[in-house]
Amino acid sequence: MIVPSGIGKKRLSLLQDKVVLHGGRLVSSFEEEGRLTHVIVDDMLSIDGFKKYVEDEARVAGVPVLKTQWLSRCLAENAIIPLGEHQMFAMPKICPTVLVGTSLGHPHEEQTKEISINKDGFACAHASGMKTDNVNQLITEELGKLAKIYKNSNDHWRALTYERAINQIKKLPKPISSYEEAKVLHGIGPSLADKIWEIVEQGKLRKAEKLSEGEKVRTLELFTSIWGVGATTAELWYGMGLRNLNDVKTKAHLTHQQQIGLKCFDDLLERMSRAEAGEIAAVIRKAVEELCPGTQTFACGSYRRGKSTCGDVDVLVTHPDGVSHEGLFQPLLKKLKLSGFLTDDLMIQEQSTAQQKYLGVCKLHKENAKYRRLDIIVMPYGELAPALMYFTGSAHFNRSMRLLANKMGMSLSEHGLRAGVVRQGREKVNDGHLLETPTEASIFQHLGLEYRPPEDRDH
DNA sequence: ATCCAGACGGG
DNA sequence: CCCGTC
DNA sequence: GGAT
Ligand SMILES: O=c1ccn([C@H]2C[C@H](O)[C@@H](COP(=O)(O)OP(=O)(O)OP(=O)(O)O)O2)c(=O)[nH]1
Ligand SMILES: [Mg+2]
Repeated sequence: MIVPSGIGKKRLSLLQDKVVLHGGRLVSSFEEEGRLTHVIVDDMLSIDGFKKYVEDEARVAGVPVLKTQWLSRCLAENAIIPLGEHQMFAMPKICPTVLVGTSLGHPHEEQTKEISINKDGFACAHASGMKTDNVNQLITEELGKLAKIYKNSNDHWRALTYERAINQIKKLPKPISSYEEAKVLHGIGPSLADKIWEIVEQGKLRKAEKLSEGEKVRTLELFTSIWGVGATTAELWYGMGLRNLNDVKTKAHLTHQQQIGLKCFDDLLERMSRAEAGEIAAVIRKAVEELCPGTQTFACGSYRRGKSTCGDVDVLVTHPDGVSHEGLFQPLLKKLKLSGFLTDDLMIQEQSTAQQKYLGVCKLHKENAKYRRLDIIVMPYGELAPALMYFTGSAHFNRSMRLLANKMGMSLSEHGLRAGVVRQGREKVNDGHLLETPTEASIFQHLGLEYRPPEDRDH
């Protein structure tokens, strides 16, 4: 008998199917007396909840009550394995107080005053897993498919959950082999554990397979891979009956960005080698140096995190004297365009605003060079550290760190770290005051985190 | 029930 | 303002 | 979807 309380609907039916498949017999009511051999319950089911379900304890007298983990393992090994530690409660006994908990040793160095925030739930508090040893690649790939599908259809919170779960799984040193192992992880609930379980058992996700075949999903995927087209526009176009790039070119109203996106469509789908990213950054550095000696440039993004391929090149420009960065942008862009290096603009700073950002497309002067995305930001020297933090990422690392800052009554952006921020819900009521952040390390310090080099911020 | 990062440019 | 992007 |  499987007690359904706390076991997801889907997981329950999967377990039931499996039991039958393996020659087991499901008992669904207490009427079939004397034929009950094992009772399966969710790990978190309390003794009271259990008693309530069976109504009369005598009905299950002497029958072992086991965690779902026991059933999972029996099914995996195709044998009745020893009950041992899988026993939930031998019927006349009492319920163990806590079965799973976050009782791992907390090497906590919290400030003794104020409410301490447990940073274990924040990705920015942990090194990202090694790029080489993702032992759960199958799981992360399958979940990634669904994450992308949800993102493309504007269900971005669901997509966020999937991405967080994937990052969590990537850090694991050992393969996940059961529902229970997955469910314990922060950010993985019944639904995701369910899916992970299916991947482990079946080697794939039927839901992802089914959805990926659909015309809508495939079309949204195509449209959103155009630079400047997001889920909303893709859905709009799909609703208008557009189905391929030719439809889009001839029937849709295209922004300037989307026109460039289409022009460079194939090239921009690719990532470039780390070496090429270095060459592109060097072109900017040389031009900047010629225009204004002493100006500093940093290649950030995935390049600074040490990745072997880069989706684009992210260059941060600043000047140690604190003022020479002003007015540098226009001449720089002019120079790079004149040389034929910059081929198209995607976004240019409306001058006289704080942020100085350029997004565009460039091409090296080589045979068979491809169009590459290029991002340049010019920042005042006083904002160098927070700007480096921001532009180095990863995006998930930034979001995690900013969330932590938020929870601590602070606010982190590329411009600085502020304390004493007061919020009403999401709305800021008081901006608080700027903290001194001379280095990246100082930002970690303010947030009570151990410093992490760029390579370990790859979440 | 509410939050999930915070900022910028294009249109 | 909404959308898309970093 | 998940955590609080
Ligand atoms: O939503 C985002 C996207 C980016 N960034 C920051 C972190 C990121 O590292 C940097 C550069 O963005 P990019 O999109 O280039 O990411 P990347 O980390 O460089 O990866 P890729 O190799 O795909 O370019 O800007 C954010 O803070 N939030
Ligand atoms: Mg990048």
